[in-house]
Amino acid sequence: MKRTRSHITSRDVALLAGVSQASVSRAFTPGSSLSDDKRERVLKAAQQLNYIPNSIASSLTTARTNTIAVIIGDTDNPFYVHVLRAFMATLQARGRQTLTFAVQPGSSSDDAIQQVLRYRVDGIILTAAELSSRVVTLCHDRGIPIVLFNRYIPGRKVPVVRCDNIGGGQAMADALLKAGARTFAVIKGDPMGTTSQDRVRGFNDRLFEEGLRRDAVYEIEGGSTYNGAFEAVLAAYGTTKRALPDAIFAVNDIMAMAAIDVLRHKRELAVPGDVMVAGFDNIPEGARASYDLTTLDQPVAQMVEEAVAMLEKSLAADDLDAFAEERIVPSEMVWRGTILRD
Amino acid sequence: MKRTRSHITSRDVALLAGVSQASVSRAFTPGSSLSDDKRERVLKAAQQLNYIPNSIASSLTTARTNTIAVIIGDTDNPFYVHVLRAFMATLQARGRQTLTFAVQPGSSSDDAIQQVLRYRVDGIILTAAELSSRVVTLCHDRGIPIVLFNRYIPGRKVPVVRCDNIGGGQAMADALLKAGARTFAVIKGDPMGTTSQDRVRGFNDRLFEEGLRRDAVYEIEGGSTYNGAFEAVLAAYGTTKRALPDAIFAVNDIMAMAAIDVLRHKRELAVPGDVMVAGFDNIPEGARASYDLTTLDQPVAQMVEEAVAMLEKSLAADDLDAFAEERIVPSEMVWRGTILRD
DNA sequence: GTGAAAGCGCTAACAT
DNA sequence: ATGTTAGCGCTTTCAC
Repeated sequence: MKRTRSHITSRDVALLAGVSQASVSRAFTPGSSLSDDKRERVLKAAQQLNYIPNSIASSLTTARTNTIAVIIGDTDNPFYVHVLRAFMATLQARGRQTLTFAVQPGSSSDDAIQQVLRYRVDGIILTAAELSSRVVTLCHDRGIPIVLFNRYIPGRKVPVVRCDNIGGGQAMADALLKAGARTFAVIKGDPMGTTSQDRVRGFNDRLFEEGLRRDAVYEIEGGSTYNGAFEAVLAAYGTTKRALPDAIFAVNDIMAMAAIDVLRHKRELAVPGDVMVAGFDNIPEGARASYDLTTLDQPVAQMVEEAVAMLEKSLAADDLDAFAEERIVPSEMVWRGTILRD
Repeated sequence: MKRTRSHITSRDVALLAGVSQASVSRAFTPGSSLSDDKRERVLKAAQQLNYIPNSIASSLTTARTNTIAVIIGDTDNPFYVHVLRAFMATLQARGRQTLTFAVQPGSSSDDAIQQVLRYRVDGIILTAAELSSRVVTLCHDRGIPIVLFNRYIPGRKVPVVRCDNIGGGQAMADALLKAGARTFAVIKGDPMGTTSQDRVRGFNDRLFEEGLRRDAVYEIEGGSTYNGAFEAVLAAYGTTKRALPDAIFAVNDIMAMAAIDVLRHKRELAVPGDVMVAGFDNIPEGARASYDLTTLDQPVAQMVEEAVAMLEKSLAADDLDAFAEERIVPSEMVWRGTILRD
């Protein structure tokens, strides 16, 4: 079948239905005034011609695309994949399109935003990716609201939904201390990411507050990925050279799972018997029987819901900066089998 | 800062650069004839004004959006999440935008396609979701190429890239037979999906060819998800009521992992000592030490690459049906630790 | 090589 | 309630 270059337009439908082109437009616009009789005739004609409104043309006049860009950095971390899925579902349920951008870890989101701006998306959601303050200004100048998810730009007022990472780190320190641990390893994630930094900070600070010596905590660079953490933990504890800590805290679940795999399968150690392990995020994968990971839950559904609500609010507003609120959601301990409990 | 309703347009740039609006357009169109002198002046003015071309307007005239819709059904299966990631990366690398659609499992993609058509995407990639033949026609009539990934519509000629699922099923039957298994369970996925059907068919047919009795294979509905398979396997083998098979073949890795978890952690059985387990897909999660799953590899990167290439070819062509080719990629055994081997 | 002018398909005043 | 009209910001002839 040859490709038909002439698409059916509202004009064709108008002609067939015997109404003006504007009436066709109205027939497809909920809430516009059009007699039921005419609306029906138009819809019938449209059906007959297989007419589908061209939202590109519509966007040109209305200056709204009904599309939200979701920019995601770390697709190697299942947590952010779950987050992406949640955003897609939530946005779709609200009748919006999702333009997805994956930015390479390490590289900044700035180029992606540039791309996104061409497409005149109505709003931007940014998760797990770097972003310069300059770009936020660029978006704001264009009236495009942007909501950060689990990221923030220190010293700038941008709408943000994030987990209480510092508080979470502290809670985990308390939990591990109570479980009897006195020596620790902490597996860090992206060195530039505020998320990892804050979790480590909360964890360490609480430990030192409780009187632990600085050398009671050994820090490992896990790179936020399973493989990165696996190699790093293997390098640190793959042999008996370095003394094992009582507990390992990984700033995300996927790295905690890597640590467990190294301990159990490379060293034949028992978790939590020989070493306790804890993560952060509460991804479904960590809940499975093979890991049964004790962790801190980030309420993804709620956070995503709030981020979208925040975006919608900005969308409706005239003054973007009025909504530069920061929503910090607490995390909650999920006790499972990788920490001893009496 | 107040939202500026008046965006910078090519007209503004033209004014500042002292050229015609058309020249601004040309300056941003590679390969168009414009003197270097003028192009430079335009670019400088554009920079100065923070001008970003409006691709909505451009799309209206060119009838191309440079956007590809990726429709994904089963986001519960990590395999398809990896596939989605691969598509996003590949498309982005080719300078295209990705409009992502997740359709609820069970519901048809038809509504999603309808949505997508409004946005005048240049092409559609469909993975792991139902699709009616009618809709394919709808797309073709509009000149929008569609490539199916690991799906096909029996009796219709649509461009498709898929794995040799029947052959894979056969190979797995051979492998398990050679490993000494004589009684089996097979965990099936989406009952309506050709992927699951074909894998089961290949597996069973080979078994029966080799003289096994029909009751040597016990079929379990796993619903394609971890949780679905976990519950189903628990129901079937959670107690000692039903005799264990020598081997379990799950039509995808995520269900195989669920089976392993039930066997090891609910029944304290050894895999592969007591029961062998095998999957299909070769997702990274299955390779980890906790599972070390023997499986069949689907070359995702290659398949995605080919699917996009196929789409690009259709995009460039006038006659869509000329490219209704079917690319069937073989899968390959990945021997790991959940099948006995001598 | 470059500008003027005519749309692309729709929405939003503005009339009636 | 409904038709007419004027754009939205670009690309693309068509002259020059």
